[in-house]
Amino acid sequence: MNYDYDKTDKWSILEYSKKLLGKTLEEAVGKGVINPVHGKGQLGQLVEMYFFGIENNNRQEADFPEAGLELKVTPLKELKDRTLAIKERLVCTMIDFTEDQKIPFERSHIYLKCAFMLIPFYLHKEGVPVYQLKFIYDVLWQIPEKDLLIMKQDYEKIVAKIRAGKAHEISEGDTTYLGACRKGQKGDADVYYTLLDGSKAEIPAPKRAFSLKPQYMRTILEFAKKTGGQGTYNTSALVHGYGPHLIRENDLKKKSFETILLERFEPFYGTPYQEILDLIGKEGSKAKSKYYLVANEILTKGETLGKDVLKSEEFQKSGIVIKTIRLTKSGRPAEAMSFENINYFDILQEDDWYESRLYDIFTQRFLFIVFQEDEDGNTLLKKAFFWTMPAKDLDDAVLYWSNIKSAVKDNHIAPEYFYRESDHKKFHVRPKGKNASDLTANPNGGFVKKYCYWFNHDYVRAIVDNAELSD
DNA sequence: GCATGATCATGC
DNA sequence: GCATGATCATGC
Repeated sequence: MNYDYDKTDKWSILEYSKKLLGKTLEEAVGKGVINPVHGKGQLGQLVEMYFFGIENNNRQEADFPEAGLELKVTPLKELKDRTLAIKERLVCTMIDFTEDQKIPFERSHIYLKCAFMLIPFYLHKEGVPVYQLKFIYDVLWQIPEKDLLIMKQDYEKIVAKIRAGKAHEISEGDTTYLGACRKGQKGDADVYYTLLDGSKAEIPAPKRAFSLKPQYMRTILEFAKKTGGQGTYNTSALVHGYGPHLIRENDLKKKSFETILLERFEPFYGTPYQEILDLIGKEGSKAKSKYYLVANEILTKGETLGKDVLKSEEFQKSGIVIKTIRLTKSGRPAEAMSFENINYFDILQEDDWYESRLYDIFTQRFLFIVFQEDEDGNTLLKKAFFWTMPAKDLDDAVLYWSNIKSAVKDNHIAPEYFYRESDHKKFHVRPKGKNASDLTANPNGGFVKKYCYWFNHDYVRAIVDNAELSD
């Protein structure tokens, strides 16, 4: 094979890489070229070796060091409606708990490697050798300055936990764009690490890697789709192409992402719902989600963003989930908290908790907006805070997930087989449908009611109480 | 007061 | 027509 590109020039590498588009690796390099022994490896390594002619190495530097470009071969999956979606987070580089805490973001491996990435997207199919999977899009992505500001804050948050000897408490929900995901083989022992003062951390932590969160990857995929997969990058298009902005780049230089958003709620603390509407000059809604809608308005500073803050650039890229909590006079949540419906087909396919849908839902980053009813029947905005599920609760969530999985497998899709709220196990399962006759297909045949994931009242209360304490 | 099953307005 | 972000209605 003739490796016809200039290894010092990103644009040349991009042009060359487009030869992969619409083909499998085997088709691109010629049938029979790929050594079947190597064929068991990762597609990324095979592309490096056979398509680019680069020897594999384990150095923590970019794949094309002279061009400052990292190659990230990335899988897509096909949804039921045939659209292509991100299959998983993009794993960038392993976290070295001992060493990384000494390095500022600007000199970190993650920054030096991933500031410029060449991302060929391919369509994953179960059971097909990786070199027979087809490349669909090809993008050269430079992480925009504004995103780097947020990633720097993310990096510092992760590193701060390591420095405090709390690497075992790191969660993907801690951060906005850059995540610290679990990475390792099943059964890997937790690792010990050394703190800055030379002492050993008391509690070892599971191996983790820096990654770009699935939601962030989704926006790169959207960009790929928009440009027809004929990948190129354009920073201003990236910054302006994703809907309205919630935050100015300059503000991020002074304050954290969280602080900026939370400060928008503070002026309304203690203010009744109706008065908030008057202040921001909006009409109320009859929807059950009216408090959620008003929270959106506050977050967007009453600007005409459309109704949904989730359309803003930062929320698209971060995947932060806004949830409202309404407390009664006594301080108990008026309702338990519901999540999406259980996909009975998908959960049966899930073998690994860390790759399950529920894990993704529960490790999301939440922005909770708390309202409370007063003596006069008004509902006042009480406070807003960010939250992510602590590791110890995720340990309970595994059991919840297993229970649901086996109930579905045994064709026991009914409340008596699921966690009930009266079991007091933090989570439960309850119906969520249009009405009682709103059914969905049962993997075991026929149709069943729709059920969804819930947090118990008591669990929601504990979250709110905890947030009060940390003030 | 609480748990449980049922259901609603909205946006796309 | 369906997913989303929820609240309503009922019985103990």
